[in-house]
Amino acid sequence: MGISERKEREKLQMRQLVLAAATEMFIQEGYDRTSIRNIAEKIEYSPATIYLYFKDKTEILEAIMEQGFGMLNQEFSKVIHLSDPMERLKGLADCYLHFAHDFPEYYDLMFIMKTPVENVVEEDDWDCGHQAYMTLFQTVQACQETGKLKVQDPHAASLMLWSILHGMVSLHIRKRLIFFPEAQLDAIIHHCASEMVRLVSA
Amino acid sequence: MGISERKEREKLQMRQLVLAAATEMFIQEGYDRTSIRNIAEKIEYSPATIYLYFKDKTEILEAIMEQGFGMLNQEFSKVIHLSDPMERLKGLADCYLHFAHDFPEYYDLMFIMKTPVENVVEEDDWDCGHQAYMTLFQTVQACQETGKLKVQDPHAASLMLWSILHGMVSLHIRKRLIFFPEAQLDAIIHHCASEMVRLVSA
DNA sequence: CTTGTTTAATAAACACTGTTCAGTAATTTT
DNA sequence: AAAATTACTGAACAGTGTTTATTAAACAAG
Repeated sequence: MGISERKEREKLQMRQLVLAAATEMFIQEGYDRTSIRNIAEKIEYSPATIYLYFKDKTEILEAIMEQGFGMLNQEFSKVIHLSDPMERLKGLADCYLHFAHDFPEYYDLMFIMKTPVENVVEEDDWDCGHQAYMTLFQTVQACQETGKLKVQDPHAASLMLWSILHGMVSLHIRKRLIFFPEAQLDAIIHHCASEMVRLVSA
Repeated sequence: MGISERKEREKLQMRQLVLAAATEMFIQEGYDRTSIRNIAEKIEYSPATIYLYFKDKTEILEAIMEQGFGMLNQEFSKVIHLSDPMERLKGLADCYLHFAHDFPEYYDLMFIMKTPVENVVEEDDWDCGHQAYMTLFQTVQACQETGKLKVQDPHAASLMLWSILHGMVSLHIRKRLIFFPEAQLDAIIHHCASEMVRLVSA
C-alpha cells in the first residue's frame, strides 16, 4: 500500500513548508519578533496546525540551527583541502567571519541566543556543531604536529581562536563596538583575526 | 518650600524601589522571564505605577546595565594602581573574568543581550561602558610604550583582548562549550586568558 | 456503495505579556 | 472650604505560545 508512504511524504513536505517560512521570517525579522501566528498566516494554515509538525517554537529553531551548521560546515569544506595546516587554519577563520557577515541572523541563533531548553542541550543534538568544532580542532592539531604553534594544549589553542572570532563577531552583531569606526570595523576584525593566527604561530 | 524637595526625594526613592526589585528578579530569573506585573506584585503596587517612573521595560534594563558597568569599573579600580603595565593588563583580564563568573546575569544584560532599542545606542548612554573600554585601551597603550607589545595598533590589540575574553565568557554562559569538561572549564578559560596576554607581549 | 475508523485541520479558549488611559483618591495650594 | 495638582490604579487593548474539543476529509472493511 503506497498510501502510507505518500502520507509520510506529505507530512515531511508540510514540515518543510513550515520550516521554510519560519526560516525566512526568523532570518528577516528575528526569532522574537516572529510569532507562530505570523508563520501560520504566511503558509495559510491555522496556528494550531504548526503544532502537529513541531512540538513547540524552539523545535523550529533547533531545525534552523541545524541548517545553519550545515551551511557553516559547507563553508569549511571549501578550505579543508588546503594541505598546509597553517593555511587551512587561516582559511577556516576567514570562512567563519564570512559566514557571520553574510548570515548574522543564523549566527545569532546558532551562537548568541539563549539555548532553547534552559537546562540541557544534549550532545546528540549538537553533532553538527560538534563537527564544526572538530574541523577547527583537527586543523589546530595538524598545525601543532608541524611544530608551528606556540600554545601546547590543542584544546586551549582551539578555544582561543574560536573565542576571539566569536568575541569580535558577537560584540559586533550586538552593537557593542560603537567606539570603533563603523566603516572600518570589518577590516579591523579581519586584521585582528590574521594577527591572532600570526601570534599563535611560531 | 521643602515640600517639593521631599516629593523629589520620594520620587527618587520610588524609582529606587522599582529598580531594586527589578534587579533582583532580572538577576535571579532573567530579563525575559520577569514581567512588569511580577515586579509590581513584588513591591505591592499596580503595574501601571511602574510606568510613572520608567518609560518602558528597557529603561529599567538600561539602569541596571549602568549599575553593572559601575560594578565592573569598581573591579577594575582594584588593579589600575599596579605600576607595571603588563601586570595591570593581566589584572584587568582577571577582573573581567571574575566579574563574568560572579555576575553572569549582569554580564548577559551588559554584553550579550539584544540592545534595548534596536536601532541605536547613543554613545552618551554608554559612557560607563566607554569608561571600561578606555581603561583597557589606556593600559594597552601603556604596554605599547614600553615596547612590550607585538601588535602595533592599540585599538586592534584592545579589541583582540576584549574579544577573546568576551568570546570565552559568552560561549560559556550561553552553553556552547559543552565539548569541554565542565569541571575544568573555568581553569581552561583562565589559562587561555593568561596565554593570550603572554602571546601579545614580546 | 455504505458503513466505521483513522487522520488532518481548525476555532476557540487559556494564561500570559507590555503598555495605555480614563477615572479615583489623596495631597497640596489658594 | 474649594480648587488644583499629584499619585495611583482597574480595566482594557493588542499581542504572545500553547492546548483542546470539534469538525471535515480521507481511508478501510463489509
